[in-house]
Amino acid sequence: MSTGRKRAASSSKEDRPGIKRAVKWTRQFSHAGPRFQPDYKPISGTKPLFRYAGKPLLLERNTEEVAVMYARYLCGKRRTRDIEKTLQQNFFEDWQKYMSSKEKQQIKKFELCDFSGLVKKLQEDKAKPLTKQERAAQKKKREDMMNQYKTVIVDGRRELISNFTVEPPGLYMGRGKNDNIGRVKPRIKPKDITINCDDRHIPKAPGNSKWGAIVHDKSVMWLASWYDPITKGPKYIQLHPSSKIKNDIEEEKFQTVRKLHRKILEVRKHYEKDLKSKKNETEGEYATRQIATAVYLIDNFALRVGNEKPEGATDTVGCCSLRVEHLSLLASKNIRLNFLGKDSIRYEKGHQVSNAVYDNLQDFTRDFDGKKKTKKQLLFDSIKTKHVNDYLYNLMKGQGLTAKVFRTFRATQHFEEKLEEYSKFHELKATKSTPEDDKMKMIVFKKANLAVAQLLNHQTLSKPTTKGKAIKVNEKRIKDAQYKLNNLSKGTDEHRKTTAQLVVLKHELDLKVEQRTYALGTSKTNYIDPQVSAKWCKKYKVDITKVYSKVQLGKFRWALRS
DNA sequence: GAGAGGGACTCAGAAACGTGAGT
DNA sequence: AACTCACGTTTCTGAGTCCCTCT
Repeated sequence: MSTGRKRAASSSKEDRPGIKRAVKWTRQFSHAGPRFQPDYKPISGTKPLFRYAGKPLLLERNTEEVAVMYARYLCGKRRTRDIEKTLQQNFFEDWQKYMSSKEKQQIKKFELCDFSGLVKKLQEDKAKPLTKQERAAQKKKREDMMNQYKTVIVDGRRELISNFTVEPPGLYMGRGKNDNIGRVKPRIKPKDITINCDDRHIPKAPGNSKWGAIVHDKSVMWLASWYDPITKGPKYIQLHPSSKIKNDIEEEKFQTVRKLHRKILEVRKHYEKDLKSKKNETEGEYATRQIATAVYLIDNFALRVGNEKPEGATDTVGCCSLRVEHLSLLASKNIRLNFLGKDSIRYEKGHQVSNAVYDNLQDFTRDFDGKKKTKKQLLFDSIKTKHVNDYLYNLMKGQGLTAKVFRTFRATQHFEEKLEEYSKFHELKATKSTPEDDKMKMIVFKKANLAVAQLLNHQTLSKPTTKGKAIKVNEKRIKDAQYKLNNLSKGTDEHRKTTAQLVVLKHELDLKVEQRTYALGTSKTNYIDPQVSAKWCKKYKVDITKVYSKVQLGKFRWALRS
């Protein structure tokens, strides 16, 4: 279905410098192509697991495959009832497309379908423990398969691929309240794939199949792509973050941040000037005032720019798509923002703003003609995100300043400040340390990381109960240490050691409690300049491998080679 | 030259996975 | 010594940003 899909011809036009638009590879781009999902293995046998209107019904292979997708959903975490209604409708509509004409005649109503037999079977299979040998064999098979697919040679350099397997068929779930929930994602086959490689190394399609298309596009870094009919967009097989190209781009990202850092006072002076309204303001000047106000919010509160979204998409917003209903104007130049952001994560925070910004926001609850807007109308009704980025482009010509750079800039700056503050507060030693000192250093790093996650509003909605348990364990340890301390005489080494342990335990507990609703990973992987971490690690004699995982070390190779 | 549409990339939380400490 | 369980890491794929082309 994606075969012959229109692709924009690559252009060598380079009016804006940077690696992003440059050629990504020149001579060699050779790889094995994507790995495909194994064929579906029916689970029913001769005895039907599915029932319709109370009667057992043996489903045909394709029909059962899709029924199992729904059964799998039933095995896991369920969505709320209002969303589940859409899920069931979409699923049933798509499921019918997979049924034989006979089945279509028989299975007419979702309400009469009974998936419990399939659910039970799935749960039983999952509970079956594997023997040691079976597990080892499985691992070996997996490793062999990975070795076959996991690398690509880019101009003579062997690089890792991040996702070399096409997505398995299944139900589209999405996040938040979305219209596509429960739709069936089809099985991706070789004929759906566009391969991108050099013209001397074309991977062989599996079996007798043929690729949908083969291109040799040097201006992109994807290895294969296919069309996703649900999101109506392309999906890609991409290079690993540890690859040279991705490393270069990552380095460039933080170079741009540093450029902004050097120019930030100038940039702020510029947009602060544009915040002021003029007498007999023209529509153009009014739009500029909206742009400046949006940039103020992006700079000060690290908001996303908030592009327009297609009709029917999940109702989430960013700065430019804020509506009147998302803003409360409070006393003493305080405002409150309350909206669903990316991934339907709620942003609900109060901020103090400058006089000019407060007045502008108040102004923007009315349109240019002074007519009061409804709750559902856009706050920044005269501008688009493109205008914000054009404005920023002109502030730092040719240096790659866009709205998202502010988020990275603010995150890194916040991290650096908090790291410094906590290091001083906890009197970290730059010398060889005791185990307690080492633990304290990790706490300081994590606390600074947490502060960034809070700034960027990286929340976790799922709070595993285990976290509550861990907190209880920690509390008990504190109690034990306290008890031990009470029975020790002051001035002894043991007393000193236990005191230090107690301090660490208390800080660990604080961190655990605060960390419960925040995910630290995204800010560490995407927003904090690794050079800042590296510098701190060096100063306090902390092994960098203690703060970054293997994948992160690969991604940040550009910053960590000393 | 503006706006629609779409393409390619980064960023996102949840789920799956692997590991290592405690028993 | 084996087992269990909580935790950190990796994988997965959805959801953004921003750019380019076309009209």
